[in-house]
Amino acid sequence: MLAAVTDTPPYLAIADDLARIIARSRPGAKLPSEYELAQTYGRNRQTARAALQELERRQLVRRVQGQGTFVAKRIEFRVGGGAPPSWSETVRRVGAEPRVETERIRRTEAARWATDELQLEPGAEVYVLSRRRYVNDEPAGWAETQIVADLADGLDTRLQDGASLYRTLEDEYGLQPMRGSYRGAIELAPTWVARRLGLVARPWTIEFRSRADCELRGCPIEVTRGWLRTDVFQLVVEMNWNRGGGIER
Amino acid sequence: MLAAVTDTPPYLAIADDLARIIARSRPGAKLPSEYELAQTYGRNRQTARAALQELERRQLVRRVQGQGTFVAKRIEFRVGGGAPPSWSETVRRVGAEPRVETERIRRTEAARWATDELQLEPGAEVYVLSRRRYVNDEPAGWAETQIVADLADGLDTRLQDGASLYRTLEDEYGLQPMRGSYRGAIELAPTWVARRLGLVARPWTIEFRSRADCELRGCPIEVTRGWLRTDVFQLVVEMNWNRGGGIER
DNA sequence: CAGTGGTCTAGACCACAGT
DNA sequence: CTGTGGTCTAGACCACTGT
Repeated sequence: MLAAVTDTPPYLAIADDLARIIARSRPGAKLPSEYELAQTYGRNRQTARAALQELERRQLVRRVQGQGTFVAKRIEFRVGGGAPPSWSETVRRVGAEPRVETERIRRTEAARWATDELQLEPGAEVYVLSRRRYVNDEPAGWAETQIVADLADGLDTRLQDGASLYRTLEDEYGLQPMRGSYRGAIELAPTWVARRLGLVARPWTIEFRSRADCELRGCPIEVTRGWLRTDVFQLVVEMNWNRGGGIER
Repeated sequence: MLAAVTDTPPYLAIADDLARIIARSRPGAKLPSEYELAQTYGRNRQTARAALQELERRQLVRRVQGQGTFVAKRIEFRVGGGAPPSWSETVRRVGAEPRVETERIRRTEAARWATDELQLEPGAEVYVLSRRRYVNDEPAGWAETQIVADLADGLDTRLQDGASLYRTLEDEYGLQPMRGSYRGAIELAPTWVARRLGLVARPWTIEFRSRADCELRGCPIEVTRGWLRTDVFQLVVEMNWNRGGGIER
């Protein structure tokens, strides 16, 4: 008798089929719906659905209720010996369109962890700036930045919506923030972050915390805590050590 | 009329229930089977199954066909300003038991990419060493190391199974390998790596490539390419920049 | 062998987005 | 309104693991 040519289950066969199609498609392209797939492959809708879910697991597609399934492509987010590149630059480098949207900005007393990180006296004030980040108008991340209020008085009125924070700090306050520290890890986003991104399920994210200091005196300017969706960004870490033991930049 | 107290679907409610139980459990503990869950919650097996799959997606559990569903706990794999710590140390630090198993070792002509990376003449020879890594006897990773043959003549007979490569290089050959470079990214493992790990579905992994050099002269000793399961290890990157622009170690 | 997870079907209802 | 993905049920068979 003839051995089965393939022992891969139907849903995986469909997924692999689609994966080949995706490889030849442009990001954003629409894939057939669950119903269509079920019909063309002569399978139950649940089987077609399993195939699309497998592709979502592989992060080859993003699925949106009421809209459909779309080809996705992750953007490399490099962290290395030098300072991490600006987020906008990272996005633009691959030909996508970054957008930053200010959720709100307010002046308030610094929280405990922020006073430590920013080397402030207890009770000192900060601007708390929360921003959503979009790639091609798709929600891609959320972050909250705390800025030393004394260094940037009136920031809440001077920061234009969508403007670069760093450019504003430089142009309006003469500050030149340089990266002071960075920590990133792959984490499931908290529920409240998922909500802010317009998602129901908690997405996997690059959770990061960074601090920027003055260029010259080295005093802390701001700390940021944020989440970037891992189905939009791929974390890449790269390092080189010199013979002497230092890091090549 | 009464508003629905909860709009979270049953499978998520079950998953969240179990997540709370998991938080109080020890890694390796066995969870109820799909059938049991379906019964205790008065739901269909597929609903119970969806709950367990959600937990698998969150990497709170690992599921093995024919055995059951077990509480998982990821181990932080730190990459930072200093050299990445040894894999075994990383595992032992959290009280788990690391094991390295040599799949095979052979002497052969170096491949093109290896000659570049190791600064060898074309046609020079290397030892190719492939090893499986286990955590508590669970397959957790696979890696292939290419070692300059001239520096470690007879390595294939002198390297004991399960022994530390670095210790052997030091004790038997007087070499003191130091990290030269490291690159890591979150990638879906290739099918053949999945097979070597005894998995059917391609797992998400930390894919890395590293190079180690001599301590003094700085000549390359070995390059390694490997994959570590992200449901076992969590990639964490940490950096600090000094005022002067260097990296704190 | 019994117990476990893996897959499939047929049919149903719901939530959400765009027209 | 239609089309999309999200969820649920009832029932079935298979593949793998350990006893």
